[in-house]
Amino acid sequence: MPSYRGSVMEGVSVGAQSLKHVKVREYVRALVAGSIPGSAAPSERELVNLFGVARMTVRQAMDALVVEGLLERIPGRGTFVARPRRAPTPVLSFSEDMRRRGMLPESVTLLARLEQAGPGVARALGLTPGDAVIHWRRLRRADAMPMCIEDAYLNEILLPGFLQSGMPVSLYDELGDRGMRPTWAEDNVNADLATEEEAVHLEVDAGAPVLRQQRRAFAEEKVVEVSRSTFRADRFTLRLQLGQSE
Amino acid sequence: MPSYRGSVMEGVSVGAQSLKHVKVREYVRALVAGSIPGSAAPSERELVNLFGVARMTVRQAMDALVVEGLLERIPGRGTFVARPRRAPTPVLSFSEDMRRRGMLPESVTLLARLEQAGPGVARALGLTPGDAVIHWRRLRRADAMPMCIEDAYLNEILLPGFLQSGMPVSLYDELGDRGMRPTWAEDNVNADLATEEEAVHLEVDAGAPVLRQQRRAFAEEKVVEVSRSTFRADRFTLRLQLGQSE
DNA sequence: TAGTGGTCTAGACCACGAA
DNA sequence: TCGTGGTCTAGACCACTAA
Repeated sequence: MPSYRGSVMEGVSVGAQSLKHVKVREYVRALVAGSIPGSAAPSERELVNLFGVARMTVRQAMDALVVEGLLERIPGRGTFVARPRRAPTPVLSFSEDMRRRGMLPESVTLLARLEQAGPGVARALGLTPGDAVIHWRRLRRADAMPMCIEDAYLNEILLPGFLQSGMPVSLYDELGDRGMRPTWAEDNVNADLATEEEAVHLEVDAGAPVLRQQRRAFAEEKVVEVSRSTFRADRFTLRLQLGQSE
Repeated sequence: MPSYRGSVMEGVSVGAQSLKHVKVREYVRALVAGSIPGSAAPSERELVNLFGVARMTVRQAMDALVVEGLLERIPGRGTFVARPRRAPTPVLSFSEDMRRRGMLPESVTLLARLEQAGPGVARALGLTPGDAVIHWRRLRRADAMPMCIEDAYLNEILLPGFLQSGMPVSLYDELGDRGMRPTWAEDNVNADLATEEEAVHLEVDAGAPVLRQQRRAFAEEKVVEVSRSTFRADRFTLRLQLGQSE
């Protein structure tokens, strides 16, 4: 939470950051990194002696780690390494998702060009119909098998030189390099039957079941990607974790 | 965070809780409840004077509200009501989901009985095959139209007298009454074609696209519900918010 | 009984923002 | 310049846990 320097600074033997509570916090973080859940962290008074700071300062440091979910306090007993908290489904790209499933993602660009946004894409991207958008259509494979057809639409204004710079392997990596890695997304998911064209690319019969996923992906408050993905239902199941992180 | 009483207590004119920082916190919470985002909260020193407590105590109170996402501190300016944070998709029951969509949920029980858990259900519920489970199959309607067939499996041990007490309108409400409202779920979602039997209930042709959702719902660390739902794809689209809450 | 975390005091100086 | 939040001190008493 601290955003600028505090008051008295005198340099402490342990650690190397600027603020005292940050020093203590990072010292403890490093100390318990990799520890098994339930193992004891240093006591507050121990850290007071070690760092020569007030107990409130130590508590400020520990508070942050508790809020973070790294530590857990048990009154009368001590402070312990917490069991990692469950996290809701993160925003993953196809490549990241497949790698998490232990498969090798590949991608063939079917189309990559500048277009004028239609009304639907424009609304989703927060643009005006006719504005320039990047349309990128790819066939996605996993372990050499067709898995998905993905149409991504990107705001050209936010991504100058994107088409010229050669298409990246991972869209989300490229967006990350530009400081626009999506951290939030709104997905709509439903079921349908493969069209003739989809069937050809996905190597299934027309009318085979497919999972359709429409996404609006946000970085900060801006929509950076709108996409429609069509998955082979016989090869792909969406995995979701729902609920609060606490 | 506090789990028991603190030290000196002397009663303050404002508020009615036990701990000072809790008094301050709840006072501020009530004060800003319903305020528009961006409006100013009382300054820390203001609250110090109002409650006659140390500033650290006020900061402890405000810290909690900041972590909670209710307030936002801007150094040099003050403390303000924060814009509500985005929350990932919560765990909703069919009824709750439909009501959020502005539709009227209804439900017809097709089957409700005690069964011996098969291997799949047993594993998902954390039981041994052959253990007693409650199997509850319902046809779900929204605005009087067939929407979904749901098979729910419940751990009979956790829900004594469940079948005898008459089936509840909302499963999650009933679980909530027993202190076992699911707050976490793992869903698997894919697409398929309706079977003959499903087609009859859902009033579609056999082979129509359906969305299948398998759920493991948790209350605390215990699995309280395992379910398989089959939705008419022409009437139902899954809506998801992905990403971190911060 | 000793050690732990929970709460609280009454001050202090600092960096930043707005007037 | 004044008010804000950010940081920090050096103590204190309490309730609880475990030895």
